[in-house]
Amino acid sequence: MEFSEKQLSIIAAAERLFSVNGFEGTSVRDIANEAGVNVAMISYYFGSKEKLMEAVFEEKTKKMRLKVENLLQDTKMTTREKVNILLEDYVEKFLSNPQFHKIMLLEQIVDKPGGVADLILGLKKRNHISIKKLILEGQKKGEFKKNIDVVLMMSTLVGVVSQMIIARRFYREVNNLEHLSEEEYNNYIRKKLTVYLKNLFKMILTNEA
Amino acid sequence: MEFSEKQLSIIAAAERLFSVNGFEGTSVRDIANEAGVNVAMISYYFGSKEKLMEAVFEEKTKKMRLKVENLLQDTKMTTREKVNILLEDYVEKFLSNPQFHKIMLLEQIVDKPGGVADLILGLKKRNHISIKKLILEGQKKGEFKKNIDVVLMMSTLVGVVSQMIIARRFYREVNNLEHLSEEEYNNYIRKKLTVYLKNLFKMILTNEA
DNA sequence: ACAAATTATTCAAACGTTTGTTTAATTTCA
DNA sequence: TGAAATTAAACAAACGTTTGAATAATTTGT
Repeated sequence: MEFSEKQLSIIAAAERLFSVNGFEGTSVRDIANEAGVNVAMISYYFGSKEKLMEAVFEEKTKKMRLKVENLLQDTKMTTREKVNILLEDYVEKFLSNPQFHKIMLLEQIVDKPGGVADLILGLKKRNHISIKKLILEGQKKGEFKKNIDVVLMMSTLVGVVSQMIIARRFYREVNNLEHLSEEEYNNYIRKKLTVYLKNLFKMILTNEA
Repeated sequence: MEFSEKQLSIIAAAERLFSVNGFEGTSVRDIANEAGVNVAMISYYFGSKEKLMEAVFEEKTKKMRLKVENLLQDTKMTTREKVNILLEDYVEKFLSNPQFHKIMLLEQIVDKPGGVADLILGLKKRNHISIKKLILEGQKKGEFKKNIDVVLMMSTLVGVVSQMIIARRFYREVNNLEHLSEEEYNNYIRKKLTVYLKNLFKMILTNEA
């Protein structure tokens, strides 16, 4: 689906508001107001509020579809290097789109059948297959240990990053980081998370510290 | 706050519906219907839908307040044993109240000031202080390594468990576990998570596999 | 190239529902 | 009998969506 500039501005406004107030907590009038268009335009362009939500998902995910698949093709890197790049990609993707990631979490929690949760499930399944291949590659080359629960491992990755996004306020208050600007804090947490995760995954995958 | 039986049945109904449909996605009429009472009873007993939400939180958290504090007092266990018990407590608490935990997540994501998110933040801060003490105890006894980011560590714990609750459908489909009953699956995942987390935390805290 | 016809966009207003809450009347029970 | 509990009904406000008219942009026929 190709979207016009006006449609994209509606999608952007919706993304912003959905992530702050949730889907049900955001009215189409709020969205229209935020985007600076008439309320009717939402029905006109997208058909319904629900369909708009799906358009938001569509627009935000279409760029990052083939990242993992491409990683698999590379023959020059060791599998551990690939995993590290994967970790950096995940952290970057999540932290640079915290609002969108919040929507994804909300949709998964509510998990309304036929809604966005189904689309997310499909995305996850496709990613899972690729990552499983990646881990298998590492095991065959003797880089990784046996008996790795890929879902549990990926849940750890996604879970930690999600928590750091959700508990942003908590982390800042506990570590006395309130003096940092949003931008400075983002960089701080990005670095911190990447280092932590690389080390954690090294242990998970190889049993070595 | 002490609640009568009728009040508790309203709270239970609200907990169920909030976790399935979210706060905004649940109407007071839905709640009244689920609890088998008149709509007006909600205003009558709790004042407002918002206050009812706080009552849900109050009721569900009041029992598990002092768990961590008690662990700290014990002198017979090693700190690693204490950590393992803490892990079991968390897994048990979260997995046996998945609905409630979902509400907590929803509220933290939306993070409306003055709402339940503030109560959760307070709970987290109190827990954090205790757990920090626990880790420090382990470090002083030489059981744990230095330089442990407690928030990052706890985010890992909470994050993994949350993901396993949120992505329940995903995990079952990927691992072909659809033939298990809800109860069987719960036990399966409980065991799996506990083993995984104990091992993970051993590595995080001691650098050993 | 230009007027005519067609299509796409935008808008204010109104649609019928549903929302959370309140009211006033009635029932319950000690 | 009197306070507490419960009810149906009503409330204004907000909800997502539709309407029909007005304007802008594009396509068509000559």
